[in-house]
Amino acid sequence: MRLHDFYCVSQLKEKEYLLLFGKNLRKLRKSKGLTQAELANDLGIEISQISRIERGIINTSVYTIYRISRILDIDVSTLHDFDEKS
Amino acid sequence: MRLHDFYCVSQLKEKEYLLLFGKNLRKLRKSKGLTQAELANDLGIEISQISRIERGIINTSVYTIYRISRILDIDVSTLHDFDEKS
DNA sequence: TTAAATATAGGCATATTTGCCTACTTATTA
DNA sequence: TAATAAGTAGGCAAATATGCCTATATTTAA
Repeated sequence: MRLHDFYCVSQLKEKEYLLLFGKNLRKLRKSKGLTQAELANDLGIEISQISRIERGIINTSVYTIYRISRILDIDVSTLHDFDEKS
Repeated sequence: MRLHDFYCVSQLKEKEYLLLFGKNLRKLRKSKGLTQAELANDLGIEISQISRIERGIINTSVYTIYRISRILDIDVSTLHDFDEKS
């Protein structure tokens, strides 16, 4: 816990953000008709990682996000574009 | 080195991508008239991290990217939106 | 309902990021 | 030029992500 943790700079806290991000990824992945295993295989990463990202457990990297967007054939912004209230 | 590293799924390799990403961040940060120290301070992260991100040394996280976009008052997609050829 | 497919949970070792620090280099400007 | 600001470099420890694995739960389809 550091000083910075006591106030909020951005609108969403890390946990909230990751949960929404993961939920959105799941929605997008399914809309493309892919299973976690298929996405993981195409990316060359572990299926357990996809699961963890979708459940908001981990804060994955910008390059992984980029690759996911390529596999799903969507713009990177689409992955970040979710309603912050839902 | 894993099997997957031998072929290319996305158009840009990690190193290339991170270099372009960092370069773009630097351009955007400067266009807002912020120094690395100011951005780091607003984010509550280390200035050395900003330096490493801008130089393409590290592959930072999705939540950090989100927070940066909030501080710079730009859309997350703007951070990812750079010409892949330059 | 049963079987198969899909997703979750978590352990453990390794790799990477991050915080914190000091020193050095490269602009900028007085 | 000299002084100050801005950015780079890297060491070290701690935190976190990832790969790899097995087991369990949940969902889907027969």
